[in-house]
Amino acid sequence: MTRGRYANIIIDISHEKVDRTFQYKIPEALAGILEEGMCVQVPFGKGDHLRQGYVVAVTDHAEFPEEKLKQVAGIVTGSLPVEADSIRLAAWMKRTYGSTMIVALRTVLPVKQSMKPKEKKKLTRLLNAEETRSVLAECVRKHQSAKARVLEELVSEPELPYELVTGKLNVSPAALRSLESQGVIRIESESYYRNPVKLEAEKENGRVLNEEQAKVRQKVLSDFDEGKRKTYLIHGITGSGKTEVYLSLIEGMIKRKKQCIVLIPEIALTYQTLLRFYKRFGDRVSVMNSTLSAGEKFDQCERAKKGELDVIIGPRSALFVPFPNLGMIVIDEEHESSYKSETMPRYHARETAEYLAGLKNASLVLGSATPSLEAYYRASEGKYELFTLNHRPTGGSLASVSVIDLRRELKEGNRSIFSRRLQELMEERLDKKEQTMLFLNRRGYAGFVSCRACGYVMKCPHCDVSLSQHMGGRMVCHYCGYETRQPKTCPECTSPYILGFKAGTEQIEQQLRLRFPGIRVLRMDGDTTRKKDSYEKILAAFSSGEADVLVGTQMIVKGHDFPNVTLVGVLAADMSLNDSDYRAGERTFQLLTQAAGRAGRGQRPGEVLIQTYRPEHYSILRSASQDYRAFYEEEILYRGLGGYPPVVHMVAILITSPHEKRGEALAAGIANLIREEEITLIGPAKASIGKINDIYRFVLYCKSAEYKILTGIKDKVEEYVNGLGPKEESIQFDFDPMNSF
DNA sequence: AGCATTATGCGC
DNA sequence: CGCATAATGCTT
Repeated sequence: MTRGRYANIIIDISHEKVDRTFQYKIPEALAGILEEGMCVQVPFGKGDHLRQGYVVAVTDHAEFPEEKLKQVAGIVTGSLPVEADSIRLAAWMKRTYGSTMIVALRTVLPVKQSMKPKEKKKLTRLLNAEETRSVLAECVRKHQSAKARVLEELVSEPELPYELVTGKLNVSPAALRSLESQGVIRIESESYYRNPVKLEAEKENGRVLNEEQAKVRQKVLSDFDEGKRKTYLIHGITGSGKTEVYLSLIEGMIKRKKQCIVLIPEIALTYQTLLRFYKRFGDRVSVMNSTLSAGEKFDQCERAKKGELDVIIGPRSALFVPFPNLGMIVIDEEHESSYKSETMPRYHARETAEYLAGLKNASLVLGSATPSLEAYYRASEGKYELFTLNHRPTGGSLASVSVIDLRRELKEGNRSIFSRRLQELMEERLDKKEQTMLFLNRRGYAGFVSCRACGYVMKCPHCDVSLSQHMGGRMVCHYCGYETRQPKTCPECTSPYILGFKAGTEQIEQQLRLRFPGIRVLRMDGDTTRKKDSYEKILAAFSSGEADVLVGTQMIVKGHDFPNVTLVGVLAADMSLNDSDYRAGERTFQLLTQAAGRAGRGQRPGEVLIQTYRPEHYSILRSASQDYRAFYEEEILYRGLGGYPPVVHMVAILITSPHEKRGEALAAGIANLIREEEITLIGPAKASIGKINDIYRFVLYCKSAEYKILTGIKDKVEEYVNGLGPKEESIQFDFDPMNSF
């Protein structure tokens, strides 16, 4: 067998310039042993210095003049097991989600940026501002100008970086030493890690767990001690204290000298959440966050490797923090779609965590008030162990939910976006000085602009979507950012009746002001939260009672407790049911359940009003009755009948091309190839958004009960496309997609 | 990254 | 013109 005579190797992941593969010959001694993902030593550059690299692929095709190829020097066995695991994980991701090994490695390995363990010298003032000023006066009198310059700065700043003083202020080290011996300043040289969180919180002990909570803790930890590693699903209603359970489990893990990864949806990673972990575990906790710089992220990984951390909290990428002794992974709000990556290895954090837990011999704990169909399905198959938390430890009853039929409302002459009942209830809250949240079930702000005379809709010239109307007569494309002014007349028929069909949060705000003069409204949507921090600012303002009503999209329903909110109105609950993909029902149920969970978190009971055109739909009925189990039974039946995940698996193949015809042709070619297999194929068809940024998009779907068959299809398609040589067309796979193309 | 080759700057 | 350093390029 002469298979695999060459190895494609990536030389470390250090600098972009060498961040590509190089090919080496595999020596006889290593033939058949060398595998993808292995860490090897290779001669590199002039002088053939031995460097470390990772095998990205083993092939039989020389991509370079054979005689110029060097040989692999050897396999690195002594590499840290942490790194070996990361590489194995990358290889698994490549296999299961279809990406290149390089891209997979890059997502898994922490970017090596600024290797230096940041040593920083600084200068601290030991006297107060008054005393400093008097020493300054003395120095001026003695004509000690160098000292005076430093002291002048120190009057306003108690601390100065050393380089600033010696550099910009041009003060000699001798002068500083003199100040130090006078007891005016202290020179500190500390090597420190850039810790992104600066919290000073008093340590707090755990609350006593109720019976339900204690049962979870007891079972997970005793399984662990018996050497059993499983996946647990905690289905707990809002307010049932899931976080408290996580905290006590983490505590148990720390006692066993194990580390934990806690995944949280990015949007829920707030100050409040962090504080809770800090109060419990102090500075052995850290965060991963998309706002951290590459250097900060790297530092977190270094701390983790050295065992300076016990817990890391973060979004899905926190999964890749290299703990040497990982004991448990927690995924909170497990159903959140943000756990599925939207970019190249399109991995799902839940599945990836399952694999990682296997590698590291760790337990996996999932939690949600509205578990994903996938997780609950696996629990009902016995693959996950299910726990149910039905009680609120802090008391407080669930809100009462009622459904309003908007069709009847219209028939009876109410054309407003607020039903009469909702108006009544809001009036009541205004009188009682209680707060209301209005939730518009709609993605973003999508007020399209169209001509009332001929029906022409203003579209983005680069994307296959309509433009959205914004303030000041601007129209914006939400996909590519294209912006233009709204025309005065219709470009098609020159009619002046070209108007915006506003139905977004802005419109609701206007209607509110009209209906309730003097009402204080806060609005939260993609528009108002574009700037960073504004999300938290709006929530804080609402929390401190600066408004009577908070109007918003998806983002307002996630996890925040406002004790003074006693009414939640869902303005058009079925909006998300119209999304023509198989997850629409699930998404609607989750959103409504979460929205309902926002009401009555304080002493007073809450009320929830769901306005809908489809009051008979099971997603709406079941969320109104707050019956997850019933919803699940109905939904899973439908998934089974329709042949959708989690009952079967599915892969979406997206073909993109700057040329419509060529993209179409490639899609057709791939379809023919797939037809050779006995598998359900849907498409090829134009993607639901047929063009983004002048790139055409075509899509194919394959279904199979066996995930393996789908990865087989992926490999076959990849091989076919690679065989066509380099092309402008590109292809992406999305397994069990969360949002359809 | 590390080393080599080439481009650039300003002394005369 | 010559030597200095700076910018750029290549490594399989």
